[in-house]
Amino acid sequence: MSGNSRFAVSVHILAYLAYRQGAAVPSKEIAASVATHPVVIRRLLAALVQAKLVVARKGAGGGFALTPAAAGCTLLDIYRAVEPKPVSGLAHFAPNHRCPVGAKIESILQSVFARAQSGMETELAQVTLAAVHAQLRPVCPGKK
Amino acid sequence: MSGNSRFAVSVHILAYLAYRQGAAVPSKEIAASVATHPVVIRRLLAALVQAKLVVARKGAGGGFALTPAAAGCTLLDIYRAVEPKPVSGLAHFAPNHRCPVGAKIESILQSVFARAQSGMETELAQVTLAAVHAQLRPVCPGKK
DNA sequence: TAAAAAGTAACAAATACGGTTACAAAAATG
DNA sequence: CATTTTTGTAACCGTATTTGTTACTTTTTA
Repeated sequence: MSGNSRFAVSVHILAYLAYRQGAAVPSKEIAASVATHPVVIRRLLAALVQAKLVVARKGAGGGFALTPAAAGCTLLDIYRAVEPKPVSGLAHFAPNHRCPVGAKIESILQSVFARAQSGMETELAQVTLAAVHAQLRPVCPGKK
Repeated sequence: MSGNSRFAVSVHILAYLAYRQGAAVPSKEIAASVATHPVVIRRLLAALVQAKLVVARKGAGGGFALTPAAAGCTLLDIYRAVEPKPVSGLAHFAPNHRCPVGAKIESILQSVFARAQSGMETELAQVTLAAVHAQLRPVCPGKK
């Protein structure tokens, strides 16, 4: 798996922002929850801003907050925002095309990987950020 | 993604053995089809032998061949044979448990990953090695 | 003007993986 | 019995990826 912690940390970030209910949250505070360096958080947030799940405000009192779009987003949206696109074809796999098997296996495997990926994405699409937030609610202040 | 080429190469290996119809195939020959080093092939075959999908015969005239069990196996069986078990929990993800979000997010993410993995495995379970072999048939000698 | 914070580049350390070499063990063959 | 072939492993190198960190610029607020 390529870096799978990108996705995990991103969900954590967005869950944290949901937990903070729209306040402008600086990367330093998020980093404390994730237990890593603020720059790591800002790197991932750059992708989430590009995907319009988060807005950033610079300067004193600034920070990050969820957009309205993020309220209804699924974990698949998050996955696609932060996970680098699977490069066309398989990594480190270049069989000998002069062998009959080597010549055909690559396209077969591509369709297999497409199926597997699609199975995974179907599951991620069924979990919303709101659902993750709801599982967090018991510890959420200001909600009864 | 951890090494996804382990799985891809393993499917290639087993497809090649199917293509060779039960003959004892040395790792050198398989390596030529995969375009890699024989030791890489033998390393993966060690896992496939352990999973009883392949038998190995040492010595001159030896090599590898599919077991009867391999005839009906699915790509999920191959995946499980060669893909290192997901280490309990997420790699490189150790949130701050003194933060209410950090304390809960890990178990939430674990169930998310379990779902995603299960979606992927469901797809892999629906593709048999025989089906891959069938897609290879047009180039397979000795079959009309 | 000063402080706070994002944005980003650059670099270090750790990790993982593929490829390679080397060698021991086993099995067939003459 | 000696030789050859081949598996089975261990060890190592180079590369790529990822995380963490430092440093600096830009923007915004007070």
